[in-house]
Amino acid sequence: MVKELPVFVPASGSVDFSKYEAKFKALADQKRLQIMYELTQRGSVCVCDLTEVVMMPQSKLSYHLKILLEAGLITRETRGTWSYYELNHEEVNGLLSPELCCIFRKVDERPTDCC
Amino acid sequence: MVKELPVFVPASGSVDFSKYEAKFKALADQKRLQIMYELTQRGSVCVCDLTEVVMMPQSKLSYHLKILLEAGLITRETRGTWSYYELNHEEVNGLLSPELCCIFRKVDERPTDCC
DNA sequence: CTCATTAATCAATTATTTTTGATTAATCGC
DNA sequence: GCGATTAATCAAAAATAATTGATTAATGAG
Repeated sequence: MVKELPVFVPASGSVDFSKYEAKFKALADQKRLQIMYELTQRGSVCVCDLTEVVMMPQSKLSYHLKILLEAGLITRETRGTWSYYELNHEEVNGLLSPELCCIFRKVDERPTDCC
Repeated sequence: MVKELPVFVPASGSVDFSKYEAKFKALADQKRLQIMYELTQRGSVCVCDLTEVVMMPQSKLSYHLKILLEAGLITRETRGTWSYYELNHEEVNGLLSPELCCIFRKVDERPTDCC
């Protein structure tokens, strides 16, 4: 068997994948996906309520929220001593397929042909 | 300041995020994103040619190709002693936003309103 | 001011992933 | 068969990421 001619073209290197790496790293964790899901379904949720929902100690939850926040997938609003987090829908929609975005959409607001 | 009423609703737990975790883990690496990009632009490429393109030792490249393959993001076809890899466009399209899929589309085949 | 509550951060440990160089198995031409 | 080539796999080391429990800073109520 003969190998087809190599035709070496150097790597393009034109696209900067580092920003996507950070976003996919943030998505690459079941717990963080669940946090995003719960934020989607509940809207704005504060940390102390979220600990009960996802059953995580506070420091662990804060760690994962920070990763999602720095990736731009969620937003934070501080009210008094509470921090309320929300899903960043624009960012999620710009990253994930419509079918997947559908998971991160309130169950009662999904189109009928969805999921 | 008074906290708004908690309204505890237990976690839904209905969606299985483990399969997405594996796929996002595979995407969560600059080198693997670059490999995917090069496969997109070049079509079917064998490992020995790809080592030159992405400038990686063979065993390292095989490691990353395996992760992408097991996540279903690429496919393999063995011809003789060579392994040829290709992007799995259906899988990528089902996972990523149209804008992002655009990156993983041959430059000369992208729609004009794209990227 | 004092005390309680919230949530971020820190340092140390544990776990997971990646890299490296070597080995192995398979295929092919001679 | 023999030697060369390709690519997968392996085990050890290195690098990253996640978990844990404690501490800190900030807010607000009494």
